[in-house]
Amino acid sequence: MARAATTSDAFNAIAEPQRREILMLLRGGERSVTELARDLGMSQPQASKHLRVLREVGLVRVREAGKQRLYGLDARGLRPIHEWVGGFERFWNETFDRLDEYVRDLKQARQEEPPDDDDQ
Amino acid sequence: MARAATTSDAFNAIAEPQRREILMLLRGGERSVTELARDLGMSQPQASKHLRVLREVGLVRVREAGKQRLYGLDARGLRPIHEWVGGFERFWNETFDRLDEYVRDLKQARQEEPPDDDDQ
DNA sequence: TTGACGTATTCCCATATGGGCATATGATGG
DNA sequence: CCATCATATGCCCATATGGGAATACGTCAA
Repeated sequence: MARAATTSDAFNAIAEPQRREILMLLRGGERSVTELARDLGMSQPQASKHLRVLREVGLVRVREAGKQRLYGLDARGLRPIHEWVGGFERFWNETFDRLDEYVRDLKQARQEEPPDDDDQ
Repeated sequence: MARAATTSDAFNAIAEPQRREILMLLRGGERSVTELARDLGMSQPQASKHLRVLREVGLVRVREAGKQRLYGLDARGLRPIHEWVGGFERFWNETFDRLDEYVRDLKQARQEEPPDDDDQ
């Protein structure tokens, strides 16, 4: 199997930096495809493709406005991600402690080694 | 260009479900590769490969213990993700309102259409 | 209808994935 | 040194990516 499709879930969809930029931009309100492409410095087809992905995972919503299509943010799909990552909040600090331990162990191990000079 | 490497950042690394499972499991403490593989029902090589990715983005840490290698969580890399996604927190609810508006507009548009029966 | 504008889709390519499998590398105990 | 256990790598494959370019599709105005 290959890597999971970008459209398989929000996790995959937001793994792409440009798509994250799109979402950030859309916090300011709806934008047309051309506006997005221009503001983010990408080609119109690229914008459309990224928007398709975001649409398929439900992170954006389209609204027809004449010949334009206005894309708007639908952030609900980000909530599960926020919660999942939040499940590690307690470990952001604890990890520091463990790292300290780890480093201490390393230093100790070094000291117990013969005073060899092949230090790199 | 192809899709960005899974090792390019934490966003890409955690896009893979199995890697998320590994991280979750590691909240319970350090595990050896074999333990991880067994508990998550994946082959040892697969576990090693996933761990390599997580290691390269700094989400896990290795510690040698005899012939085993104990992998431990280093959740600090998840914090930026939490913050980025958290930047959308306000929109999880607001989006509902906008959706309401949207649906209202749709209904209104329907009513203004001639009573055509090609409903589909 | 035709033309112009705004979007979406298609085709091509280089790249790297995740998975299965075999095997290399590493460390340990006899 | 050798056999064994624990991990990491290498190779093969199918798949789909993101990007560029061209083009199809849709809508509006004249």
